[in-house]
Amino acid sequence: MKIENIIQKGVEAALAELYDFTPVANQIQIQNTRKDLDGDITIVVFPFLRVSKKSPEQTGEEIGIFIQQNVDVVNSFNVIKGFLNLEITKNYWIDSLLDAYTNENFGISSEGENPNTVMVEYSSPNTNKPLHLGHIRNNLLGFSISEILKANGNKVVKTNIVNDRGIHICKSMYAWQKWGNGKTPENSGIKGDHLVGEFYVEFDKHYKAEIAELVEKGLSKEDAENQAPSILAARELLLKWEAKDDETLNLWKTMNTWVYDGFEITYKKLGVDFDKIYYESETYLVGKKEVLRGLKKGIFYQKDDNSVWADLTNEKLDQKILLRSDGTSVYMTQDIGTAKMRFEDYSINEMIYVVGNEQNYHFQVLAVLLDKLGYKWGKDLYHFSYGMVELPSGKMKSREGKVVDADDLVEDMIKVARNVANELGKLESLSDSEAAETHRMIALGALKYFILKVDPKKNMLFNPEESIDFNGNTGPFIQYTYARIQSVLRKAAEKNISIHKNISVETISAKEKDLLKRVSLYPSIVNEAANNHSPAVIANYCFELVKEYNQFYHDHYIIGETDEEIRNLRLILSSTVASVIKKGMNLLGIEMPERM
RNA sequence: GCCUUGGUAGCUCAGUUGGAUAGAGCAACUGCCUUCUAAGCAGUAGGUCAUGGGUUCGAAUCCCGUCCAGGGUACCA
Repeated sequence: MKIENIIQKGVEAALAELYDFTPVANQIQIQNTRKDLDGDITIVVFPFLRVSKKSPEQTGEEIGIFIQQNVDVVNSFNVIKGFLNLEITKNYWIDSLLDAYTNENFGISSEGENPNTVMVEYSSPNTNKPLHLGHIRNNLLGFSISEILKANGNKVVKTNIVNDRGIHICKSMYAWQKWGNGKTPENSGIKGDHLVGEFYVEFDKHYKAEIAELVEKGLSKEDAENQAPSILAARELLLKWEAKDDETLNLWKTMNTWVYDGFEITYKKLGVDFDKIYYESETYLVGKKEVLRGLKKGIFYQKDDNSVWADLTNEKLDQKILLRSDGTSVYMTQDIGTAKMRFEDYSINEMIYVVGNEQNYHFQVLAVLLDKLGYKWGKDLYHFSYGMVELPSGKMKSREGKVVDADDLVEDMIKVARNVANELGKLESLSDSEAAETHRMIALGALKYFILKVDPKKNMLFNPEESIDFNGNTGPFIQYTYARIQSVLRKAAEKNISIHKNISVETISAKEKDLLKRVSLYPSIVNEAANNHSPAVIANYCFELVKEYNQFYHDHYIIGETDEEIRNLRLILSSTVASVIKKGMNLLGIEMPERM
């Protein structure tokens, strides 16, 4: 049983016995004792003063005596101000270590008879440009939260909605037709998604110039934006596309294929994957049908220009457009269709959308719309709303080419990792391919950790010049510690030192105990990460664990220890720490090298 | 304007449902490699938790006001 639960029961018994008092939920506050004080577990006694009618010190003393006498695992106690600090027996901690050491699934809840099916949508790229740093955050969060939910016993379906149609791709298509000169990934040597992205930027350049020209001629900005030749041409392409015009469809297919080939490479590099991919081109008609059904039922209304709207003023939201006056569908239309299809395809208990916080409003509206359309799961959808990645110069803008490109970033990171490794003279014993593989792991470890250690809800700053480091609170620091432990375990094996599970030591040192305690926290951390939808919880835990291990490593001999029992304990401890690091970092999608 | 999120060390970030003296990393300075990986360990310095009130045994955390910043706000996604 977890130590918190044991103590909880003990305090309940104490309160009943001493003060004839039954506490309500959360009245018993159990926390870890501050490091600079004696004890392991601390109980806050302030909430009980009302029933004890005594001073904090006296109350703590009374409860402490009771618990010491009645709870086996409590060795001793002390009271400081209003805090009752309990010291837990050495044997309890050793048992908890053995549990972690022997249990391969330590920290993983087994799936129940009927595990919850959670669908996680993430990535969801538009097919008009390559992935950038913002997408990286999305992909890493989506992948990680999926892994975390799995570890908590859920059945997870990772999904991706590829926004492969719409005005954005028409812009790239038009630009390619007009200024492309038959350029292809093959004849230009440019990765497909990057090539299409170039035309998106090209479009915007011309579009902006046209607007400026029209404004010069005296048009209002709004009119100019709507009358520029480029945008008219792109809109015409969209209409042709929806009318299934052959030439348009062919170009669309060709350019999308270029993009998918490019995305696949990037996804692979990032180590993310999907169980089911939906394409907007296959879902938007379902959405359109739903909107028309809603219109018929009188849930939505039509304006004179034929556009279809939802009036959400009763829900304290706005009027929302669902179909444009020319009949084409918008972003919301396809999301309705996609949701419908997903719930038909899978028996989903929980739907999570990993989408940036700039779309908070969109998902509030989507939930209401689905609800209005009669889907009972509509208002239960969960928008995993994460913050933006900002550059020192501000927000990234694809159209202006002001982005940190995902592929470039990964390549740069690998280069830096290689340079650092060479400077330090590491990896010299490895073959070239092994070394390259390790550089890749370290580079991605640095990048992934950097992004995932931040609270997802918050905006974060990425400074290309100085953000990625390999020392301190970083992925490589954690990987380094893992590799270090592996090295120790290898050396132990070389010396034919075997590990046995009968730990018998007189005492354990303070550092050893700190480490043990940290290890035993892991399962509840995995739980917390799922409840808070936060990979950052795992990242921060791993950092704390590793920091403590390095202190332990610095202060204690392991193989060099002459007392065989102590040496055995330290080997078990080291091995367990390594395995917890690996498990935890795996939940973040970060691999651990054996040497570095 | 309205809605919404945030403001913690020079910089990047932690800080559990309100708890003890607010923590890390980077950058700066100082020590520690003839014994298991120095991508490490230890130390120094750095704070009016934006700001003013309130709630209470106790507030970075909860409530109200103000300032500043990000995001959203009806035919972009």
